[in-house]
Amino acid sequence: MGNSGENGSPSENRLIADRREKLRRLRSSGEAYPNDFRRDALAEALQTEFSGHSAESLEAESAPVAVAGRMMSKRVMGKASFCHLQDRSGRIQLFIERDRVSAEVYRAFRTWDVGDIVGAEGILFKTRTGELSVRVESLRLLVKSLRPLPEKWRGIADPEFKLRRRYVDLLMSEETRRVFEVRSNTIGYIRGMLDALGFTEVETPMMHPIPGGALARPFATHHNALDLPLYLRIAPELYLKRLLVGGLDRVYEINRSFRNEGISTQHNPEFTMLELYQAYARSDDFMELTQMLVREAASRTLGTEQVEYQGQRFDFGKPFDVLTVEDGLERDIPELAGDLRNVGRLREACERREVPHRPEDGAGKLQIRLFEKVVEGRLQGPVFVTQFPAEVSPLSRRNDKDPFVADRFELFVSGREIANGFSELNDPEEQAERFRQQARAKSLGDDEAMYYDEDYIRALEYGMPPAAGLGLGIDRLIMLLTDSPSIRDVILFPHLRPESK
RNA sequence: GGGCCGUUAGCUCAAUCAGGCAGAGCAGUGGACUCUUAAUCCAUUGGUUGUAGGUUCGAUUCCUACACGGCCCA
Repeated sequence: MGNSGENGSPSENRLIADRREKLRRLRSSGEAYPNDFRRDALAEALQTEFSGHSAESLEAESAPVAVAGRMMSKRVMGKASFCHLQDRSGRIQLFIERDRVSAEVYRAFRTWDVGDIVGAEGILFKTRTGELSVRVESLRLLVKSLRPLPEKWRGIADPEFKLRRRYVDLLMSEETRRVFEVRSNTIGYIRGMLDALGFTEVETPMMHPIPGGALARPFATHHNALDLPLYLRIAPELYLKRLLVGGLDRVYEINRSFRNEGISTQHNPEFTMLELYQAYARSDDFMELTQMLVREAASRTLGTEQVEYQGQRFDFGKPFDVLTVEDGLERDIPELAGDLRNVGRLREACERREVPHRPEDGAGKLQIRLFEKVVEGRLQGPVFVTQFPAEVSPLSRRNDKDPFVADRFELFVSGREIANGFSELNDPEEQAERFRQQARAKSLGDDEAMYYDEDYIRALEYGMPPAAGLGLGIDRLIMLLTDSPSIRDVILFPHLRPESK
């Protein structure tokens, strides 16, 4: 990527230098960055209201408008010119005649560049080709753009450029604007649905003295005045469940969480998740709730329950499939049939498939290692995977009939986990024991294992109502709904390595 | 962490295979043009070929290392 043209340096390229010279002249003749222009119309609203009007009726209406926006094209034809302004809603064409705006203004306009921000007042009319336009009476340069925009026809090809200069990507790419509009709308719909169901939206700490609620490595930070180590949260779960103890028995948080892991098309160090908790609900209630949320998100955002993702079609309208962890393993690793909880046989299966594992791993941990390696990627879905081993579910309630497993599910679509929910473990003594197991695993070198959280145990000791909880990956859901192959495409400013000089 | 691919003008791309004056379109600059829309026409500026080394009479091209990105694998 070109690095010339940094602020005022001698190596600054000529295009920028030319524009900087134009700015210098603007400064010498008055306010270069005025903020007294007021518009009274947006492009899209004008198109909607007036495009249907005939040229004659527009002449008769003689509707005055004030519009402002970034000049995205410019066509000078002697003593008359056209340009398009782009505002947040869309585009509108300006028609500028020298004899109408004055020779002085017209001469100035000819020096303005594509990318400049302009304000115009005039009368709506239709050109001979029938395009709704503004016959400009007065025209002002509001902001001088010093940097040229990318190629107007082919746009930005370099994916790195799009990510590092998202502001340019947004103003150049309708598709990029659409992705983030879908994102915003989807989150809005989810809020609306949960609010309608009586959930309370809350905010819990993002800096945790003890990071918890997930199996992941945290980012560390430090509070100076208190001389206290703090961690960016890996999940809000343990705080939200403290609120269940406090009697807020339907709560959710659309939260940013942080995990100190590698970066990939599926992972950004900070990501957005929905977590919600409901008292007197169980895992199976939450499978239904999850299905409803995902289905409605698709249908309200896209207008259909059929989601097209990377050339494949996913039907969110029909009831989602259900598959237990052990059924999935048995289907894809037939030699394990009948030995699914046999540590020796599971270890052999790991060895054969080069799945890394640790000597202290129990049957449940080994099952999940195999499941992640062999089964997950094949799950087209939407499918709920259920009955996760309790060993890898330290915050989940055990199944009443089969204590080896927890009442827990994950939703998979296109080989990826979208959501994770379970009946909550509210027995303080069992939770304390599970924390002790996690702490042992951590001392044996598992740096994703959980810490023992004494205050959380104390909260449970006051009594947490029986409950179910859900975490839903917002970024991954938006990827599905916008047909985006990378998580970076749905995060405005994804984490990138620092730009090299 | 490993493998493969990419990085050339502000942007989009050629030239690299087989080492020999680094090009085009858009944008810019000057000019013509009062209904264009990728406006058109004439003229024209613009380059530390990602960085640092090496081989060579000569390197965008071949070799090595590094940086950033992409894809695949772990």
